[in-house]
Amino acid sequence: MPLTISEVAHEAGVNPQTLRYYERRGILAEPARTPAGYRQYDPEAVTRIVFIKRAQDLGFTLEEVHELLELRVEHGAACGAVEATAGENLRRVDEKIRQLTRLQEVLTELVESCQLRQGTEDCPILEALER
Amino acid sequence: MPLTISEVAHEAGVNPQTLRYYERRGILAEPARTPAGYRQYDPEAVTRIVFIKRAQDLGFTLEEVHELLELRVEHGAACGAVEATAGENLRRVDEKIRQLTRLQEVLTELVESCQLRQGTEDCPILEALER
DNA sequence: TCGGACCTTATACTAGGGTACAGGGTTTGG
DNA sequence: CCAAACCCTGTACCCTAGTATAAGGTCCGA
Repeated sequence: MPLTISEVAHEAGVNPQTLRYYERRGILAEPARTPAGYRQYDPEAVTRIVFIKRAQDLGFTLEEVHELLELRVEHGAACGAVEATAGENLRRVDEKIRQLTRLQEVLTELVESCQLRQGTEDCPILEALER
Repeated sequence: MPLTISEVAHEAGVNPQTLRYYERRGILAEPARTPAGYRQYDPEAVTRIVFIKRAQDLGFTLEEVHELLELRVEHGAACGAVEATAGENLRRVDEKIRQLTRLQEVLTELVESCQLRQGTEDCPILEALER
């Protein structure tokens, strides 16, 4: 059962204009159309858009999201390029996880200090992302 | 040994105009000045700016970064608010880590598929951030 | 049948986050 | 002493990522 642009936008929690914008950017494929020209989306479009928004929330640009969504292996011959891109993105994700884990530790300590009513340093968070 | 705006910018890898912008935004405190009005930064400013940039790379806005940098306990009386804010940010960090871990798993599988020269689904990454 | 709500595209505008420029003062090394 | 490089503030501009608006067509329920 195809969805209208408003239905997809509503389910994904974005503005319909945003979907047209993603289409112009090439991040969303052009969907099928009714004879009147209305877009008809697969429900998978919602999943795609949720992915886009969550990846942005994790610090990826639309360009980077586009690159991630294009990752696939169609046949063995193309593996080198896909492996390189996936590996590079894997390293970035690893690094983000490492840094967020540091921040998580410092925030956990801060919450504990609060619970024990203990003062903290002037800016306990500052060095969390230093390395 | 205080640093000039160019020295701090260079060490932190940003543009000097960015530092003035952060000062206008209140994210960086106003530094000491020479009699001629030149800014003189503590070396700690570099740490602060590195924190800002890395937090942005992790998906935090400048507003959120500002909030994080303001987290501290000065005396027991203020603990409630600090604990609430730190707790809220801790939850967001937890969620980011969870989602990035999912993405990490999918990217790892993708790299392994490449190494085994196996085809993948049309868009193996898509569901990585679905929940 | 009709009106309100939806859709279309093209264009203009907004918000967040910078970054460049103008005009003029200061510093520093040759 | 002087030129180049630095600094200052205020203002303007740029980029990314949306989002609104205009003008007009389509759909659907009353």
